[in-house]
Amino acid sequence: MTAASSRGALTTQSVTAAAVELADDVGLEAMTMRRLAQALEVTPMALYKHVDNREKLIDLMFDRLVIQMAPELAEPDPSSALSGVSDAGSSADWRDVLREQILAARATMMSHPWSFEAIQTRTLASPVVLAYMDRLMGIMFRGGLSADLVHHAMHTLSTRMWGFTHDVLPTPSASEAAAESGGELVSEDAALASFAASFPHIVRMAMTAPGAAGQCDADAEFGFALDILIDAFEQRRLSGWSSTSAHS
Amino acid sequence: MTAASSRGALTTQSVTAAAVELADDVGLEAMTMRRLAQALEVTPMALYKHVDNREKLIDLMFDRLVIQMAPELAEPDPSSALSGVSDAGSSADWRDVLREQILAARATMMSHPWSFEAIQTRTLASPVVLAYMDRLMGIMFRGGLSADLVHHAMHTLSTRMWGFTHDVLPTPSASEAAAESGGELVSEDAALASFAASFPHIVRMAMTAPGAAGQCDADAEFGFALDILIDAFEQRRLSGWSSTSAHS
DNA sequence: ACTGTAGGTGTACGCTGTATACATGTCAAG
DNA sequence: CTTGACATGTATACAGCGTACACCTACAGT
Repeated sequence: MTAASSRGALTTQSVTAAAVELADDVGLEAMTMRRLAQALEVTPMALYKHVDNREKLIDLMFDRLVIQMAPELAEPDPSSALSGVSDAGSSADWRDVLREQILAARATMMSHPWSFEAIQTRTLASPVVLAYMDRLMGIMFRGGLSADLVHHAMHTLSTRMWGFTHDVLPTPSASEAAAESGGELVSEDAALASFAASFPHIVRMAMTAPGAAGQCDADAEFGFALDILIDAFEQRRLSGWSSTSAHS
Repeated sequence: MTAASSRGALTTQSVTAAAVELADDVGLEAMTMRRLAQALEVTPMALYKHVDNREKLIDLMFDRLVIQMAPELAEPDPSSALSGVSDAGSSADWRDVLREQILAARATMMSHPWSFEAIQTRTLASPVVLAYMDRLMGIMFRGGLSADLVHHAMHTLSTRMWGFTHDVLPTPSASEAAAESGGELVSEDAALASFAASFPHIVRMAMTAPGAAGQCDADAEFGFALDILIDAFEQRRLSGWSSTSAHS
């Protein structure tokens, strides 16, 4: 009997879970492969049987957080919870749904402080993250926002609220995602179709919003957000706003 | 004649400058002490005569960027450019001044991509960063914003536009700053007074804004920003906004 | 019973930041 | 002019990192 077998078998899931726990305790930088192995009472190299490398592990850790924000994203089959969000009655204002969703995301990230650092260094959006963003866009589309506005809103929210700075649209990872969710070796067309099936709102936005298809103007996006904020400050200045008498 | 002397003497400045250049080329993570030493044609340990350690070097690198955003902050003597910003004629709308300033900051950061990663991992605000923030607050105070609103606005802007998540007010670093700018060993009162002299707007905000003296409610700050954005989206939805016909 | 494979171990390499001890060139005091 | 302190660069070394590679070993399927 090996040390590992006494503690139960390792899986990608269990390794990821242990990594999250360790990072919670000691921070992301101190979450080393060796320390993680030690926590699992296992040799460092054992981890690599379940995880490609440290960077990919951090990807998995973050995915885990995203799933915690929106558990229905765990489904590998996209057809189950098709256009997500327990938005059951359409009675709720889209703004409330969106706010609730983002505050929940924030709460999750706040309880895992390493996630802020992690998000900044991720370069590609994983399928899970794409699904999460698709869900956010779904909320806005159902609220009646144009693709153009959804596009800008996503940039504003993601760059600011999440720290995502990078592109959302079909990346290598997106094709991978499609390939995974689909069958084996599929044609590129089929991969794209699968992508569209999994992330309908992302595709809708990309197809409809001006400039979203090519690469979008990052400076314009930034200015969009900045003007919103500055205008809001001015408006509150004029109306004698005070935090103690905050409205709703 | 050593290899170093052929290339001119090392200084903290020259090391920092070389570090910035190297990070621009290869990224922050790949900017290792050894590579930096090699670029300077010097032994790795030579760097430590001019820089405490790698983390402090990154602090210096970032300070350098901040000074590039606002060159007058380079003055070690705060009395020279007292309440900063070439705001000469008070004719300009504070919003334009602020926007211009932030866009300049962004331009600087965009041309040094490592700065985004760097900013996230900094834990304390350096005197230079404090001075920069003080300047930003000065713009808002002169625009007529209340301390309360300045406080919220700074949180909104700094968390979102910069990524600052941490406290602004008297930190260990602040006391250091005061001690440096002052004389030798001074009393804590004197240090505080020096701080107030160097960063008048920060102190004004801290003394006046409700809750700013203690620790402020991070969740409330976040909600403040979030509501601004969501409300702005709704407003644009209702008015049929489109990015192609952007107003100013 | 045989064998392939999945999942562990052990060892080793190149890299990192940096502590410590040492050399040397410069400049001030005697 | 000598002397010695000091500032600055060097040399060596260590602990820790991610991970490639070779190996073992227990179980699954034929």
